[in-house]
Amino acid sequence: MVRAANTEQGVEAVAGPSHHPLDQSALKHVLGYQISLADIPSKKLFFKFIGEPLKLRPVEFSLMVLVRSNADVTQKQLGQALSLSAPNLTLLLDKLEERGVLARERSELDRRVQHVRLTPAGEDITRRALEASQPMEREWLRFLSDAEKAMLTELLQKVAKHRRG
Amino acid sequence: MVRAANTEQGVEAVAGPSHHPLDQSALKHVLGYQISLADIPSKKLFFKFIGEPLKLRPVEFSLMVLVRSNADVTQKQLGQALSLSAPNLTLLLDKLEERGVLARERSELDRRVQHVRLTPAGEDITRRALEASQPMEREWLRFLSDAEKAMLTELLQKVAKHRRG
DNA sequence: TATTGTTATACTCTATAACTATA
DNA sequence: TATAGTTATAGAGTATAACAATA
Repeated sequence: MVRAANTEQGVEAVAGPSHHPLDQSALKHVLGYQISLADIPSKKLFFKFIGEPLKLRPVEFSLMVLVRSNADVTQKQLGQALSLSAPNLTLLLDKLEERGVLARERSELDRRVQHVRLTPAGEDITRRALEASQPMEREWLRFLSDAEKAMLTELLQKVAKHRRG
Repeated sequence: MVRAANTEQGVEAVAGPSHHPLDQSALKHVLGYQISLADIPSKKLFFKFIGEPLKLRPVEFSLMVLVRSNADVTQKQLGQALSLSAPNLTLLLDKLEERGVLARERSELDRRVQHVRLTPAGEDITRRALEASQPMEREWLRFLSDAEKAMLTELLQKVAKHRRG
C-alpha cells in the first residue's frame, strides 16, 4: 500500500514561506481542485525540459508525438484524442505547418479528410522532445517514489479513459 | 494494493467510437500529459455540478472557498495559494466584488494589504457550491473506487505540495 | 529600497457561427 | 443530408510593464 507521507500541516501549507499557511481543508477532497494544482508544477517541468528548449507548447508536444506514433492520423482523430475543437486544431496545425514540422495531405479515399504527418524537421524535434521527457519524468521522482508515480499515472489514465459525454 | 483494471487497448482507445483507436503509448508515462487529460473530464464535472448552476469558474470557486475558510486572508496569500499573478487576481476579485459576493478591506496594521472576505451573498453561494461538490465527488466513483479516489487525491496533494521554484 | 496591490495594454487562447468541399 | 475541415470574428484569459501607496 502506497501511503503519502504528508501531514495535515504539510498539505495545507500552500502559502509562501514567512506567511501564515492557508487552510484549504474544504477543498482537500475536491479531486478537480487537486488536479488543477498538480497541473501547475507539471507545466513548469514541461517548460523547463521541453517547452523552452524546443519552443513547444504542451498541446503542440502532444500533437507531434501522436502524429509520430500514428501514421495517416486524421485531424478528426487528433481533435478527439486531445479534446480540441476543429477550428482550434486547424489553427494549431497551421502554425506547426508554417513552422515546417508537419504537413497535411488529402486522403485519396475520402477527399474531405486530411492526413497529418511529420516532416523530417518535425521528426527531429519530436525525437528530441521525447528524449527530453526522460529527465523530465525523472524530476518527478524528487518528490514521488517510483511506485507512487506509476500509481498516479495509472489512476489518471483510468480517469482520462472514461471521459465521454 | 489498488490496481487499475484497464488494459493496454483500453488506455489507448481515446478516439471516438467507430474510429481506429490512436496509439498513445509514447505519452503513457508522461505524467503531465495524463494530468492534462484528466483535467478535461474534471472540468466537465465541475461545470455540470457547480459552474453552470452557480455561475462560477473553477478559479472563482477555489477563491471563494479559500476566502471562506480563511478569515482576513490577503490577496498575496490567495495569489500564492493558487499561483495567480497579482494583476490577474486583482481582475478576478474586481469581478467578484462587482457581483457582490466578496469585499476588500484595507488592513489597519499595514495599509498596503487588502483583506478579502465574503459578503452574505458570497457566503450563500459558497455554501451552495460546497454542497454541490458532494454529488460531484460521488460522480467520480462511477469510474474510480473509493480507495482509488482517496489514493489519487493523496498523490496529487503530494505533487501540489512540492510546487516551489 | 522593497512590498502590496492597481492600471494599462498587448497577446494568446478559445468558442461560435458561417462557410466550402466532399460524401 | 451529414461529415471533415476551414475561415472569420468576437470574447475571455494571461502576461508584462509601469505605476501608486505604504512600509
